[in-house]
Amino acid sequence: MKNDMTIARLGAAAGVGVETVRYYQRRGLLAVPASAGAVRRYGAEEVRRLRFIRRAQAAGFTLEEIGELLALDRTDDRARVRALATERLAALDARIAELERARAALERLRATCAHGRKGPCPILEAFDAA
Amino acid sequence: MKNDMTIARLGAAAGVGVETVRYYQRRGLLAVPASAGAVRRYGAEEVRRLRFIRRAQAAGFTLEEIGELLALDRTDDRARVRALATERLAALDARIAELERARAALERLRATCAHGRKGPCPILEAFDAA
DNA sequence: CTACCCTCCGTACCGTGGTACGGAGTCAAG
DNA sequence: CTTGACTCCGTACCACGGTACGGAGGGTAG
Repeated sequence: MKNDMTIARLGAAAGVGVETVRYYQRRGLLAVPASAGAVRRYGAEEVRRLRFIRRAQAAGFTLEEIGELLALDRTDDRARVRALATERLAALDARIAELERARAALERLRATCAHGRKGPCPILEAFDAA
Repeated sequence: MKNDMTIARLGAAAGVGVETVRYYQRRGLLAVPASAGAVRRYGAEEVRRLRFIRRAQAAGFTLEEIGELLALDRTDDRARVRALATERLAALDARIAELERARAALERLRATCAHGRKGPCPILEAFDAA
């Protein structure tokens, strides 16, 4: 495998900055490769891990949970993986439902304030049923 | 109107603690009523505002944006309200879509790890298409 | 071979949204 | 009229997820 990227290229490949990569290394989410020379080099494996971290974050996992997921990836503990996934699915469903309610409130607000260009529109009321 | 609640009751009515109410007052989101005596009293209007703050937060507005919404509630600037609502709707839709993608990834993960109780299941792969 | 940008590393700081602490004052029940 | 819970207010601190700074050394294009 060709480990040929510098830290800046690694970050760019996953859409994050150098400082963020280093932060993840400090958090133990990303290994710090042995330096061949004084500058460390990274390869495709690190890009995958870094992308995974960002996607898992989007799914609502905290960095600590992501650390656990990355550790589990090398173990046999399927039950634990299922538990984490199930828990996060429930949280995700609750959050999606909440956002849908908020969305409805915003649509109400927009509809109420749609007509004319003058006069107050009841912002607080738009959320009353949320 | 009977302004008869203490700050703790006000908070309880909206599901937040005393310290949070005071924090919102400091941020200018909630007025600090003139004290009749040395203990300030709150009424239904404050409960409405407080509930609104929490719902708007759930919709993804920051406290600063919520401050603006509360200020707009007393003005005629419908265009600004529409702009804020539209912007937030777009952000909300994007976020909901993102959570749906994450949801699919989690379902894949759960399905992949569903069978048996031994052997690693590919956590990183489950998110590859996210 | 010399600019010039990049890396390395530690440490400090940031924004957001709270939460905790502590001492003095207040108020209502018993 | 005391006791115990609650209020007021300032200030300090917290978690989370980064972001910035700065100096010494590395790597590379011209």
